[in-house]
Amino acid sequence: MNKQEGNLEEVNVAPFSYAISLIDGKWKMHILFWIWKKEILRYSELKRALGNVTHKMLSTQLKELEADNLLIRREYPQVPPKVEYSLSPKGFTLMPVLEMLCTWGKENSVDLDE
Amino acid sequence: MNKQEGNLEEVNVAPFSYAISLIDGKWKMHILFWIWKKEILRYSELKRALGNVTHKMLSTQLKELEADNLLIRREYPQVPPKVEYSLSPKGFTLMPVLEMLCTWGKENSVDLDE
DNA sequence: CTGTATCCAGAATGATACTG
DNA sequence: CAGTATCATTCTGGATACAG
Repeated sequence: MNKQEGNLEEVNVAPFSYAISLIDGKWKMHILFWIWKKEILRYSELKRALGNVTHKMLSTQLKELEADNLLIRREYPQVPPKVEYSLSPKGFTLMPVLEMLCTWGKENSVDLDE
Repeated sequence: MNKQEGNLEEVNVAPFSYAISLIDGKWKMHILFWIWKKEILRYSELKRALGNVTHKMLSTQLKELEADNLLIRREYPQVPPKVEYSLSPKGFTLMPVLEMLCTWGKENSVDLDE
């Protein structure tokens, strides 16, 4: 409670930082967005949807999202292989945040110079 | 409406991408978070609050946030200089999203392995 | 105090080839 | 089809010096 704290209550950034750490990869929110919209996407469909993401980046980001339990990866044991990605329950609970961000973007990209 | 679109309606990512582009800097959300919590912060207070951000990074990110009209920079013409940062109206409208993300973080950082 | 400019190390990213 | 590995390149971020 030193001077620099002033009259302000303690601010707990940890949960906020945790949340950010899960989604701040360059493509993570985009990946989540598309899987949310399409429900289930194969690797190649996802790559096409994202457009200019590279093979390596998509693989890396998908692995991290899966490790963070935001995505579910389902692999079909067949040749050629088929892999589908969908939202995990945890990932699903994050979607309202993305939706809100999307709504905010809609409302604020129309009047960019306000 | 070609085959690869399937039965899915068109998805408009532009506003979403716009929103992401404004906040995906490494420190931007943290900066916004602190200014939101403290209402007004001087440069040096912000630097202390963020902890391990470097001088250069903070300057850069602040300039971008100001250019994107999310922050207001108020400079007092005195020596030594004094600069205060606060949320712009536009920045303020983004706070519900940050709050939601923060809430999500709280709920999901307690049961990491669920 | 609040910045900007420069230089540099390390991380992020991309192109490509290879594997199951 | 869905990935992994390797290497080259680009970009981010940090240390430091300097300026108003």
